[in-house]
Amino acid sequence: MSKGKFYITTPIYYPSDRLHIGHAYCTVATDAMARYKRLCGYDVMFLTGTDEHGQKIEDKARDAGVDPQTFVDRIVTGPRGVLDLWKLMNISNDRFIRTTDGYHVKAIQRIFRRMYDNGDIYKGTYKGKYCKPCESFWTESQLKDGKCPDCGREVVDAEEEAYFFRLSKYADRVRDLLENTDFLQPRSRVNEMVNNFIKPGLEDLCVSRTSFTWGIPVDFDPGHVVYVWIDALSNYITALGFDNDAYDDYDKYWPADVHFVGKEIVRFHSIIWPAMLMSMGLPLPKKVYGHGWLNFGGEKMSKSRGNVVDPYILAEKFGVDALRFFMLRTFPFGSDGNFTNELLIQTINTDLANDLGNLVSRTTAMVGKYFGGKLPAGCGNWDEPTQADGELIGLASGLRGRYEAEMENFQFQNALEEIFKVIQRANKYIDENAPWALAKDMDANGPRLAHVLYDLLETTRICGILLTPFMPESMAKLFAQIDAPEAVQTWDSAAVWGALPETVSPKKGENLFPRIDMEAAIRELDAAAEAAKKAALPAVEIEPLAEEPVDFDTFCKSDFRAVKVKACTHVKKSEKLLCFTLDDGTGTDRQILSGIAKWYQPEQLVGKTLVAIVNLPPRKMMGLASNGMLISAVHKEHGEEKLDLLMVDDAIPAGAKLC
RNA sequence: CGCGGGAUAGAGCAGUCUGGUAGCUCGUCGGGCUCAUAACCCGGAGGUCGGGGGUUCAAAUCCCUCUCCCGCCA
Repeated sequence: MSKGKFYITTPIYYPSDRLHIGHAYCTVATDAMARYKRLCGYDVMFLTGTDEHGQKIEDKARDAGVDPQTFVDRIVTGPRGVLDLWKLMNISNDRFIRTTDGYHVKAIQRIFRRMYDNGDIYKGTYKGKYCKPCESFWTESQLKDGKCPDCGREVVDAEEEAYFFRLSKYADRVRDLLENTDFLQPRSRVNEMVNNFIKPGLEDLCVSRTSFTWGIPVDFDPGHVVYVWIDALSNYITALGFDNDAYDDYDKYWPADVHFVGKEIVRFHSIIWPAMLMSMGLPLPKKVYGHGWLNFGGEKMSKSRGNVVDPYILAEKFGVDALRFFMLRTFPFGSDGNFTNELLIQTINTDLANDLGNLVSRTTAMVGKYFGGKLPAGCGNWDEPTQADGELIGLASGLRGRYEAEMENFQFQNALEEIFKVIQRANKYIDENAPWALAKDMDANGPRLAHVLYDLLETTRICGILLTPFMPESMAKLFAQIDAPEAVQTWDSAAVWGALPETVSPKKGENLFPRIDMEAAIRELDAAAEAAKKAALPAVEIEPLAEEPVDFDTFCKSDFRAVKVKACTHVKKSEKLLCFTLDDGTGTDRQILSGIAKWYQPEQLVGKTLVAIVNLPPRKMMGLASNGMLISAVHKEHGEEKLDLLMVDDAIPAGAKLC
């Protein structure tokens, strides 16, 4: 029965922060592929997980005041964490690996020792420049303007004892693999790898660190922890039970049929990973596919730009299936895509609501309206097919083949395009046959009308099957509405026209994909983005301390006094200014204007004891004289200015000098 | 000369590998229909495929060159 095994993986994501739409994109693509292969009859193993070690997480945990394990646990298993996100997105992974899992840790230690024992890992000294945020070592020549060539930030000198992997030894074999096989796809990424990394010469790779501790210890050399690559890349085999007892299906599933990875980590999957496997004498994965990135509004998504798209918000707002569909329908998988909210909503409205949802809706409604919800026997056969019949049936019957060809090349966009061509043809078919006209004379046209509706149901059934990997929940609803039994929801039946029993009882149900009000939705999303941006700003932000010293004499010239508020009023026509009448102890009232109306009501300040500098030159504002300045404490909260007047004990007499 | 990607109708994109009537979605204009989620169907307008040069009977597609944009991501 089974066509064999299919092992597919996502990268393991780095849980130093919440995941964004880019991670969801890769995972949804992998999920669609896994579901597609299951549908075809493969025994699928779909693995995803998290890469939880490294300095960055160690640092972030320290900043958060927790130990690293607690920190990653929060992001991975906590509310709205990684696991929750995949649950929400309906990800059908068979296994989830965390590099902090005990079995993985032990396996990595064994793998490290294997490579040490066979001479491919050796101890040396690492001298170089280290970029902390990137966790990258660079040679002097790699630096750009003396800074990290990746992120442009400062690097520091670093030298330490470290273990190295003899990557150089495998350079020729890896180059051959890239250039002369279809191991790395899309093909355009091959030149990138060869030109950038192999031609300049592959250097041995530093695979242990002593400068931080949050990692897997090298068991035969305390003080060293395994540095990211061996730890992270090996997940693809440790999760199958390689060098550990937690699982036992390495022999069954390895080598992987494809690793889906983002283009930023193609290098590691197409050079380092094969070299590691070569070193261990293990089979190589069949393919690595480097997909593109989702940009937002034409720019790369980044925390600092504040344009990171949260998949949680979108999925909750528009539906998981709509979001899954959009990502794979709109962007060619191998290239970068430009995500915009407008495009998302437009795609949902056009494809899902207008074309597909509406097709199901009008078809099922007509079966109800004209035949009381049940088509007559014989509706599947038609002796004299019209040209329209032939076109629709031909298109729908051949759909599975065209779809399969695209799916096998990971061209989700094209596979979906094929489906929607058929859906559009079906909508046209309704127009051509004008069922409402046929229904006017049921005696004469009843059989013909029944046939037309049957053809439409058949078309939606076939499209529904092929859309299931992309939108599992919605297609289940679709099958319920057209009353398709499970036996005709299969891959095999997708290639058979007429599989749907004639006697089904379709029922018009809820709209599968409600239309979205573009303007209102955009407004809400913008507001949500604004709020998120604000929340992402530091809770409390203070002005940096002044670097320039002030000499003591200058400071002493400033005359600060305790003053008591005798009266306080709004300055007419001014939004900001309050006018204070103050007792400064001299017996003569002092008037000071202060731009703090935003934070205080005048009446609440009367009687308070404040602090003012009284020997500033007088200044006129809004026509009123201000003789000095009231002292306030200022800071920012979530980007918003906050101000508190300095108030001192009321027991302090007016005019008391501050020094 | 660092590397890579891109420049195609008002907008967003496909087509470029494997030269041969320039296509899709949205928008726009006009028409049709009323089963349906103000949805669906048909038709029109709108492009010298970034500029220049070359190869060819023929170039968006191959070659050279220039300009501009984007990215270089643990």
